[in-house]
Amino acid sequence: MSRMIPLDNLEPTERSERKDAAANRALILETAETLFAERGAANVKMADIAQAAGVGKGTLYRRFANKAELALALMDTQMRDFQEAMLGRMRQQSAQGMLKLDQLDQFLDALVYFVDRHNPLLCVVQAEGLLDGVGESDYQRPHFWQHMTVVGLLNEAMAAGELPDDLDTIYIADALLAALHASLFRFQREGRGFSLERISAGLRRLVRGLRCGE
Amino acid sequence: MSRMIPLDNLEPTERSERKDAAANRALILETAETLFAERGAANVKMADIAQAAGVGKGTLYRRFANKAELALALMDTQMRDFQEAMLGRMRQQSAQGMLKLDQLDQFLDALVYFVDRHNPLLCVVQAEGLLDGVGESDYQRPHFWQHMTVVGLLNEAMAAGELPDDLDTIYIADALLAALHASLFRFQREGRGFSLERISAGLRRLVRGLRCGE
DNA sequence: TATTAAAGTGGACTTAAGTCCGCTTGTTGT
DNA sequence: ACAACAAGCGGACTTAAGTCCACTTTAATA
Repeated sequence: MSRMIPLDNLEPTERSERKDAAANRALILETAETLFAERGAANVKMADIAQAAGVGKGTLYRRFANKAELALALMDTQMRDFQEAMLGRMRQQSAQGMLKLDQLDQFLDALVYFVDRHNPLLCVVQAEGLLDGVGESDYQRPHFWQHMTVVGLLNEAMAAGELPDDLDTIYIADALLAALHASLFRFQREGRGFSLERISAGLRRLVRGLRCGE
Repeated sequence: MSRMIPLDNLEPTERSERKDAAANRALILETAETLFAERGAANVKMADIAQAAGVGKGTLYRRFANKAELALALMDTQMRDFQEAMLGRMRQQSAQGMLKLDQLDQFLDALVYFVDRHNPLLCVVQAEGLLDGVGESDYQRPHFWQHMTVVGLLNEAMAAGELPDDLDTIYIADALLAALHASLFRFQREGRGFSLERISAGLRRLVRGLRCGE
């Protein structure tokens, strides 16, 4: 019997990962997680991970093009969880009639705590792609849905009359999220001694300034 | 005759650079500038620079610990010029009684154009120190006087009653400058297609929101 | 089950950053 | 002028990222 190909999808229909490969991926992730936890992500070499996992470097790099991608994969579950939790909460808040700007406040506050908890891995993730071509820099993937979310809330707030209607929401979302980049965040926490509350309040103060009737 | 040592400064009194060393420093800078201009800073290897300058790698690294430091040295003059021009202008504006917030507006606008003009080198400069210890990351040197300036203007605006007196000016300066980091800036320009005017306006809109009587 | 092509694998190899150290040269004090 | 020593120098060496490719394994099909 010939292999089934959906009639409405004659595209490559890429086969899913072979199961030995999937096993190795999982093994690599576990190993990396352990090593990162033991020595700190910055002190772990790709070769260490390969050796500890008992695989060759070729295998490691076939799955993860670099440490940033590996770190991102390690955070994947937690990012999804956070994302889902936020979307769920926002849906509920909207149903209860909470103002969009208040939702944005809470979103940003939650994000501050998220960035704090995952700061070491986020630093690794964001260390990539600062010199390369533009399209694939770190401003694409990890921040993408956050950006979407902030823009969405700002636009809704604008539509609801909570904000003046001439705001450049895309730019503002960029600026707000830039203030939460892992390396700056770390500097603020460790170098400047800022508390999470201070960062959250400072960021939300910027949003508050955008409101109508100022 | 014994070497003069100021009586009020018995510290090491480090000798100034030897003149052959100074000549090499200049040679390296010229060479690097040429190569950067020819191929783009990202495509120039440290070894290339050493070879083109006709010096060993040891010599190169003795002067500049890495490409970021070298790039920073290349920008040094222009940064000083910009800084002096800004300080001069601000002094004049203050003498004329211009509001501090308007001065801040103009400063940020000028900074947008500065970051645009020097974006390639700034990307190299900022590519360093994102994983290392906190104290010496790029949030220290290149941004330091900019941060000082913004904090100063904000504080003066606050003292003059142009801003409410409960603002976290240090945090706000961090956030505003974060929005001008070279890699984000480049993404906004090339990836998002933002104009300089749009970036400047967006940034200044955030400042405007902080004003009194909103 | 046998065939076979694509996917997966390991580790040698390449590239580039950055360090080290024995030799050279400029500077200072006599 | 010259001795002595610190600063400067070059390039071999080390470290780590990332690529390549000949060989092996899986799984779809006949």
